[in-house]
Amino acid sequence: MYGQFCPVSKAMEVLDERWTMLVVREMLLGSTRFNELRRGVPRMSPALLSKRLASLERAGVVRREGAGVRTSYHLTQAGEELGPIVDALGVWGMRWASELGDQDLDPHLLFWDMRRTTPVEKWPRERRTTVAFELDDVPPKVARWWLVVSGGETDVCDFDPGFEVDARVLTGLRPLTHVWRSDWSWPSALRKGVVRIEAPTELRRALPDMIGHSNVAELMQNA
Amino acid sequence: MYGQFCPVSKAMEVLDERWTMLVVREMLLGSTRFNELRRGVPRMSPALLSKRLASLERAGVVRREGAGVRTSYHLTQAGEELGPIVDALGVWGMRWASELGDQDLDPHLLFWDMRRTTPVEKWPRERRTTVAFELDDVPPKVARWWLVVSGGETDVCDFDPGFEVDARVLTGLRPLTHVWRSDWSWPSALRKGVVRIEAPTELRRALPDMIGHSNVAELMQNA
DNA sequence: CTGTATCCATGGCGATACTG
DNA sequence: CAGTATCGCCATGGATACAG
Repeated sequence: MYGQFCPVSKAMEVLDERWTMLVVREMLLGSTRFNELRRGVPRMSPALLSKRLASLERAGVVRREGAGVRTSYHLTQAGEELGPIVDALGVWGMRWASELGDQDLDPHLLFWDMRRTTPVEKWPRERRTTVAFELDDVPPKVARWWLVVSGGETDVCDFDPGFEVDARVLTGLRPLTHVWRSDWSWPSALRKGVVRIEAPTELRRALPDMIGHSNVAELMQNA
Repeated sequence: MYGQFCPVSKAMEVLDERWTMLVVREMLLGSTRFNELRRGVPRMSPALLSKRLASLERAGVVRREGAGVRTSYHLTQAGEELGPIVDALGVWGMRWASELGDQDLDPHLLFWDMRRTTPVEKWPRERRTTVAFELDDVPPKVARWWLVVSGGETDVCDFDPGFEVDARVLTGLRPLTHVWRSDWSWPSALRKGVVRIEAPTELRRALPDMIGHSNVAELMQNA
């Protein structure tokens, strides 16, 4: 492909195809099923995802388990060892490619990402807690979201689940994305009013910690 | 491009295009001029290299200096910070993508790589030393190479420079590449006879160290 | 030496629909 | 749920020539 013996080029032959690293990222984050992976790369066509999974399997990065209706995908040792590289790419991206166009904002991805890393141990243990988000800078169809934590499980809905709402977060997709990425801190976002929380005082104060940050934001702090 | 706010995807928007990482690798290794870069990515067309350099400049990874006949390219801070990622990709490639097809072997690249990392301090200081390489598994046109170290400078020729030859290395492109990458150790290669050195005893024993290893091989040892 | 210009073929990939 | 099938465009990028 590149015609070079250099191991960097051999690595990039496997990894530089469009979408490939994002699929690996999804698997590092724990996705194993086809449609689970699709949620992490929604703009990728299923045909292409299938093709990439096959490539990665051939390259020894992914192992396919089961077949037909119960197929799952797992990283091999080679795949797991891409973890530090993906992390480093994330840190580099935060530092040097942090300008987000409107095209980069996607509420489905944002809440899907929030769902999987919600620190449930910071939420009330014994009762269900529902937080409603209202985004003022997107079409009405995708403006309302509900985050429900109950029994140590997190759910996200883009429709009203009908539960009593414990807190409302009034903001926009862009501010919420920046806060989630830790481009903006919660305090400054609240101070500027680009994010507003309506809830009883205690919950209002605790909510930023309960929502947390994207895992790349965590990496930045440790670096 | 990917439509994701995730910094990994933003990073890959800059880095996942074909050849891009190899251009960055060349710059990390010190190349600054257009034709110098070309030697490191000989299968890349000049038009495409030009295009990639422009992209990297737009992305803030590369800074162009001068213009016209004396242009040079330098990594910015963002570019330098790709160093650890490229290193990690190299280590990963050594571990998990080390099978080399015949297409991956290239004597020009091999000797160009050897030239730039030759540990000249291990070579005789006061006199010129010439090592002739003869490869038995490639067309005659690219089978003979000369490595000349003189006055702390290394030169590589694909034609007979006419100097007295101090050592001859008889091998093939594939074995030499594997030894250079440290896939095979010098001692085992010599023992198996896939590499032969003809030289006075002292030089014969010292030559492996004088030639050294690819810089990725060094990284592997430190990991 | 440092690129640009041009051309063309290939196939990557996006979109959509459909199937076991 | 887990993919395949099909289609068609357009952009990528390989090759070559040439220009300042």
